[in-house]
Amino acid sequence: MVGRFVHDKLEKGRYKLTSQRAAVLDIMMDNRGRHLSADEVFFEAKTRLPNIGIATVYRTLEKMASLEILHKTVFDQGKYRYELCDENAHHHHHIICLSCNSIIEVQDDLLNSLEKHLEEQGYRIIDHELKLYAYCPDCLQKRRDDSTPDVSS
Amino acid sequence: MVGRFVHDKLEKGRYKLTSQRAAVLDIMMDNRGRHLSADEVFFEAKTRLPNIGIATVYRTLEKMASLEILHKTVFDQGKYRYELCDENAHHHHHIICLSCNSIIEVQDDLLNSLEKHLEEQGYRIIDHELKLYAYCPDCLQKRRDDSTPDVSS
DNA sequence: GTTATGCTTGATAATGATAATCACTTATGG
DNA sequence: CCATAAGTGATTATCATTATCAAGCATAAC
Repeated sequence: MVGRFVHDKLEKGRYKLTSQRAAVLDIMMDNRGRHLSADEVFFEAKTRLPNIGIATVYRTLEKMASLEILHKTVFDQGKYRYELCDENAHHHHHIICLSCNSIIEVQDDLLNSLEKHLEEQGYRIIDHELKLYAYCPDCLQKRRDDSTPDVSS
Repeated sequence: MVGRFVHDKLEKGRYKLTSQRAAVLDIMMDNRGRHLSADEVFFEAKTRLPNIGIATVYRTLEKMASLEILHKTVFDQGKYRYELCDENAHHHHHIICLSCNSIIEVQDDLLNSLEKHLEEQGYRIIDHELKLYAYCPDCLQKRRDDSTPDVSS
């Protein structure tokens, strides 16, 4: 079910909530917190609306991003990923695990001091995007397990 | 002139410093601090080596990036940009002006506290990339000038 | 109810950046 | 000098995204 705030944003832009757009939005809401690429959305949309076209998915994602319903980012080479905008938590960062490629969100916003510093130098900071490349706890644990001599053999 | 550290890195990888590779490296060094795309490098390289092919430019940039001589990033949609790695200042961030699209480097590394926080949670942070979207002082000044009523008319 | 207007759609072609292929050249080590 | 491998330029292939276009539906006007 598409939320009220999405409805409002669509209406303000005089856009219709068609079944295709609803399907895409449902998919994004069902995958809250994940970062989907256009073809991943398309694949999932096909199971709900078999006749949907890839162009519609691209158009819908683009439109939702311009309405600030979705957030558009690029994590890997030349490929956009979209996630549902979180109404309250504007500024969040991402940890990209170098081993399993999972993307974890960080809610901490510890950049205020840096931004304040730069504002004093004459910049007006509008937004920021921080990507941390790391190994996540799971992968570190797995690596430790692998390197442990196998007792059973 | 290609620096010594580049030479060393190439030799360690058993790679030859051909005239094409030297040209690309010279271009990157002449544009220290700027962020060039493959076609910008290609265009400039053509003026020095008219016969150089675009494929060689791509291959060279890719190779230099894997040797950590160049740093590969994506600022705008689906297009890589390369800059010379600064030997001392590993971690620097970028301010991308939303008005003039200029890219300014920030040397301050105020992310240590955030990283320490995350390390305590079990992550091993390898690298980070911070992009700040802002209006630079120049553009803010220009905007102020524009909005000032024109006295002469 | 019918017609006109315009947004939306699906299929497909076009684009643009990058990667892969291939035949040819050049360097290097025995 | 020859053998092997690395490097090159031209070209093609690939892949994500965008543009085009005819057709499908709404809603508003008549």
